[in-house]
Amino acid sequence: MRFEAATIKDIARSLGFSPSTVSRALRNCNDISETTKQLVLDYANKINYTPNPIALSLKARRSRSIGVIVHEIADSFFSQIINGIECIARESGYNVIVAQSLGSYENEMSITRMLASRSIDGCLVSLAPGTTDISHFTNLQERGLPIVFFDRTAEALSGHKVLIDNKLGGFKGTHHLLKNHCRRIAFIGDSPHQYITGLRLEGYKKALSEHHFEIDESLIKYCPYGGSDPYEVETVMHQLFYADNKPDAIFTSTDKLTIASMRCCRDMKINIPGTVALAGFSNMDNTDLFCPSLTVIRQPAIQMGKVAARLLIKTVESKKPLIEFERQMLPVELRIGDSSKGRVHAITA
Amino acid sequence: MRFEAATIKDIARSLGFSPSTVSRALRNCNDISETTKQLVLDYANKINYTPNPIALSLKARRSRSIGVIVHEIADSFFSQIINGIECIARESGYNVIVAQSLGSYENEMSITRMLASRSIDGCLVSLAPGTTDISHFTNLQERGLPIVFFDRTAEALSGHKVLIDNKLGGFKGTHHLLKNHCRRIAFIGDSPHQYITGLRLEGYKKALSEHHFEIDESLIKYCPYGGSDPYEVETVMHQLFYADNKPDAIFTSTDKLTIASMRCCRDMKINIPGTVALAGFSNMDNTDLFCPSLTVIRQPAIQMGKVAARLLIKTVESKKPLIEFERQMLPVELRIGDSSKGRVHAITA
DNA sequence: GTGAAAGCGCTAACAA
DNA sequence: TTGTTAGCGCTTTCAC
Repeated sequence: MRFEAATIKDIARSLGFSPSTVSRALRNCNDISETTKQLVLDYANKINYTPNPIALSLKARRSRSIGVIVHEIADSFFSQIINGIECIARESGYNVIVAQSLGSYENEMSITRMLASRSIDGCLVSLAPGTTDISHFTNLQERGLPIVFFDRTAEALSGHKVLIDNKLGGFKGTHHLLKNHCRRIAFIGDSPHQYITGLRLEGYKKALSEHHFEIDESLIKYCPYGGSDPYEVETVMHQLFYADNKPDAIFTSTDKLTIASMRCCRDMKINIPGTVALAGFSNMDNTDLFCPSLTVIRQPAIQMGKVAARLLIKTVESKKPLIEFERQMLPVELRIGDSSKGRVHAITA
Repeated sequence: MRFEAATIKDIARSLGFSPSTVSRALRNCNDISETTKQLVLDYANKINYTPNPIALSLKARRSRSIGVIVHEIADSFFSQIINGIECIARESGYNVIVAQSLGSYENEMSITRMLASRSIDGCLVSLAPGTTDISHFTNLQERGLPIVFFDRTAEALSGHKVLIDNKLGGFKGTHHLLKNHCRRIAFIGDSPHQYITGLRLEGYKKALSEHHFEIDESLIKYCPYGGSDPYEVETVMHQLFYADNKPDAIFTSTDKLTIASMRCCRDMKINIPGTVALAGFSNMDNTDLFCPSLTVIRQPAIQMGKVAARLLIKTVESKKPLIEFERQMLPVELRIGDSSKGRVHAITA
């Protein structure tokens, strides 16, 4: 199956002009006679001519497409991000090429190689959970490919970054639970090596300190696979709830963990919020319809995608090489549901 | 910011060969001496040479990328579809360009124009809700672009199609409600012009007939904007529940409508499933955590994406023009939750 | 105002 | 085995 389309040459031949004249007419140069121009335009229109973007790309040395690498496309947060990116990209005449690392560092490497061999003008990246070696990105950056990192970044990475205030997110959630009279709040994070997990934990600790609670390290748990492996959440929950000193609240640092913890509680017949209050990061829609409705820390994902895409396109289109890297910080939102009511009931009862 | 990379010419110059020799060495042709080959490969490796895919595309007249047009990326069903497409595409060495029509026919047109001007080898399409004129697609098909339609197709479209058995989906959901002793089941669909809505409605009617219930047209309602406009669902619900003869169950034909109906019931203080049972199409994850857990008809979205992508790539890579169009039908799944318990309680009580 | 020619990076037919 | 040449579709000097 081949897709043959008319070229400038075809038009030139049919009309008896040279290719360059046709090219000029099509691009509305002013050193061309009105009659020729009209002739060419009419004919081009008639045969439904569209320029070959590949040829344009080869000539212009840019493809007008940008890559997006995320952990998984079918994830509420990432799909919202892609949504935002696509809006801005299309507005600016760029195509968006999506790729998912699906949790594997190897995938991320091969995707990066595939995308970056110059078929994209720039790239938007959220690191795979397991990525610690970032040389495949720094290589590209050294070769001049603009990259904007969002959400899951690493401190060692240089480049534009778009983030929420992760520490504030951890703080807000924990603070909210404390205000609801929770006293033993467990923290469940994904990998302790994740940069943003560390920040969210810092926020958690800050909230505890401000309320003059001591930090109990036995309440801080990690799920290195981020909850993709259901057993790891289960294990953590067992550790927490078959201990002597059980938590009366859980704060989870990612979407997957929030949902998994909720499911675990249901399976273990732990009542939310009666026995344990729950709050955590999540960008799922409709968590207000959950049973109980969830208290979540929500990232402005579509907005993040838009900001990141604008930043990338600005960089791509800028003539001068960039020296300073921007770091955009977006607000986080606390959405209060019933899952975090915690000790309020116990106390008012 | 420009991204300069080494070319075959550069290597040729440095090593004192001709570009064609270098090209041959790099592509491991067998009519080249071992020594030259090694020399070239080593040097290419050293300078981190990667071929320019744009140039390759221009030469090969294909870009190794496929387009995907969906209504909205940040939607559970579509993001799962894209996930599946991406998996297969990457396996086969294709990039995936995503675009969202966001409900507008005009967007769909301009996206189609932008994508299709030969920068993609093929396209996967789910029609925008408002699309009735499909000439922008048939034009492309006539010009030879392979298109595979999935989910929201139109009868008038020719081309490969990947669908679930929509009628069976409508049947299964309705049948399930009937088995749970619901007797007045309302059907809420998106646009009556949508091909798949019609099919789902057929299934609904078939189930009613099989159970010897008459079809009450006053129980069949439509939301032309598919629930994007919250008021239209509200309006429909008011019509249904402020009537003399209220329904005791609702069957909804799309994800958005299912969720919106549930939310409406909550706002109108209509108890699910006590007062009204609810079942409907949805591909949201975690609807088992809803309050009550949802009974849903679920499409194998990731699988659909994979099947559609395989079909498209097969077509793209096939030499002969295609005459017969395949129509792949995938199974639907009924996931039973508490929302559809309906009259069971009333009767056993 | 228009045409000829070169070149973007690569491959392939043909020569040597 | 290697080099020369032409061409994919387009733009852009440089002549005329």
